[in-house]
Amino acid sequence: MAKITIKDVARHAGVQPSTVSRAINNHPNILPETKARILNTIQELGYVPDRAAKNFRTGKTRSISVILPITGSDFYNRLLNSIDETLEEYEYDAGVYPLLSERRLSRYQDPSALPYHTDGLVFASLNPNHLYENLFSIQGLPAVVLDISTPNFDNVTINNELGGYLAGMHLQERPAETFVINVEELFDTPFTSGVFAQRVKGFQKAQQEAGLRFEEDQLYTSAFTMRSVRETARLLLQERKGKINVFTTCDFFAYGLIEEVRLAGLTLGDDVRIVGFDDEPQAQDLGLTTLHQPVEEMGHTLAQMLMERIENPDLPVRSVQFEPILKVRSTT
Amino acid sequence: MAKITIKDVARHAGVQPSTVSRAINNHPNILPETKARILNTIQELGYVPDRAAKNFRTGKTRSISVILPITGSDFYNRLLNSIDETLEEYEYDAGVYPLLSERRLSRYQDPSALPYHTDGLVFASLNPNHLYENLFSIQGLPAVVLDISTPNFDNVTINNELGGYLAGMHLQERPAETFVINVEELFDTPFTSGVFAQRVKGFQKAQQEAGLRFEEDQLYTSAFTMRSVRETARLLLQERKGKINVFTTCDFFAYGLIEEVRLAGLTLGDDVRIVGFDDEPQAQDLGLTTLHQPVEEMGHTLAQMLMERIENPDLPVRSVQFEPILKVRSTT
DNA sequence: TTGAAAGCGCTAACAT
DNA sequence: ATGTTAGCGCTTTCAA
Repeated sequence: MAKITIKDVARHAGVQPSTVSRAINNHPNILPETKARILNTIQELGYVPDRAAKNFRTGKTRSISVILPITGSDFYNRLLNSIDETLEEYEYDAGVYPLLSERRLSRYQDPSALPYHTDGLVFASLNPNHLYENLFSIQGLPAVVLDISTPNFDNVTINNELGGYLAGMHLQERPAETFVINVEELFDTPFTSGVFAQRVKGFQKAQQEAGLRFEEDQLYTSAFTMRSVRETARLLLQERKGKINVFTTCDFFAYGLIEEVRLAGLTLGDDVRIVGFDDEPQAQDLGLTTLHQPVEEMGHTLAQMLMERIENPDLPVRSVQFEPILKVRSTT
Repeated sequence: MAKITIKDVARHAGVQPSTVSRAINNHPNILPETKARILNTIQELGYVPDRAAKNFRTGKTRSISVILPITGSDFYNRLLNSIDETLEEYEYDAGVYPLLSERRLSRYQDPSALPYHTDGLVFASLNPNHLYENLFSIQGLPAVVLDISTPNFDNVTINNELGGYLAGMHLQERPAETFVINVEELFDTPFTSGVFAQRVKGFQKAQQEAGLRFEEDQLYTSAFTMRSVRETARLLLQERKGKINVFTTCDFFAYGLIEEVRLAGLTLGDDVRIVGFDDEPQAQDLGLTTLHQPVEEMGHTLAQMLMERIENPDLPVRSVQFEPILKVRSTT
């Protein structure tokens, strides 16, 4: 059986292809009864518009690509969900492109790669200026960036420095030896968003303002695996002298620390006070004091900005910053 | 500035559009020097082929869609990576479509939804026969299924029952009261792949063959959150009488159990022996005995099958099953 | 309100 | 080996 096209529908409904097109695209100038008849015929024949033809003809795909580091955190799931929600209002769809390997990254240097075959791009925690050997790949494609303040792209960020500052201020309520567990940030990779460094910077600022010291020996680093986190936490707990305060630059690090605190027979919220960052669902389960990010608002704003830029590419570059909120729970 | 098309390149290089097309598509019948000249011109002009036009003209997108439940586990990352690897040989690309919400699922009922605008589909741990109100959405689109043996689609599975059986046999080496922690499987959702039930079934078989009892009171269930896992593990440990054997139907459950074993001051591998399932990186870190899945081979096979079916849609339905391998470590 | 016709950019069959 | 030409399915002017 041959493919059913708009011509077949037209013939069966006794109209011209252009009228069928008007019927399926909610064009105003069409008689309701004509439209109804055509829609009926479409049902009968099981006609499905050829998206490739439509994309080609209109020069629009009504879809965008979300490019992100390896996926799966609660943060990215919520982000994608909220982007989806906003896109739906515009009848747009999103495809997800996790940068899981070097191979993928190098393939995406090619401007005709799949992700760029859409009307716009979201870069989540990724800096397009570092991702590409040159920006030719995404020439003229509307793009918005999450987590990184770029001068040449619309961007949505959270005030990470303020988050670190709030963590610092809060921990100062109970004076004690103070530590930070941060991620081992690799320099000069396309995956360096800089958010963690900003969190530490804000924390440092709070310490300085209070006349408290913050030296290298107070800063521990860990890789992004539970094993590494546990080792780091164990080391930190061994080297402590009395009661301590710890700021972990993400909740994930706090989980490992909490385990080690329990294993060491210490009391959470007293011997060891902890502030995390992200407010993942598990943070609430564990009673972890942490900095909440308004992920949904960020996603909505991001998607909204992209839609606006697709509609009007000449808009000036916009930058929106959200503020984290300290959620005080039982670990402090 | 107007868009640069194949015509512009042709004019600049002093050839016809069809020759340019031959140059960029590695057509055999073209003089190497002509090809070189054209490729030069393309560089100069910064010509990028219009993918929409090409898709339209050829009726192929040279891309596939991977549809999966919420992403992020090590399993899915490795799977996507291995699919990518195989696709590269065919010069195909993959877009990822996580089913993060009910909204997405219902949007994807529409045959003209974004994921179907490709040459083929991979369903990972998802049964297309349950996903769709009717299969019209994916009419005629080549599709392969991971984790579920479907009569109407090519599929790649792992012998989960054998995995459970091996776990059971292995734990029997040290006679003790025996338990299983399984996921609370929700019935009749599109997300029910049935793999967990099969693991339990295989375990049960091992028990029966050895003349050992396996009753309801030995089966614990947990939700897929660390909180729930911990609670379940605590309950199990409280109710035990002496030394015990535990089969957790995924590694994630074993992590929580291991923590609770430590907290309770019990000895792993003696008081409590554990076998997990999946062999995630953390399993190795923790010394967890577990069932290894050959994820990469599965991904390669899946992608290979899909490419073959795209090339030849009339192939009979094929089914490939892999076998899990027991990795014995220190928890048993 | 509907019809007629052109054409988006590319590839492929056929001609040379 | 290259040129010529038709046309993929759709939307969008323009005309009626």
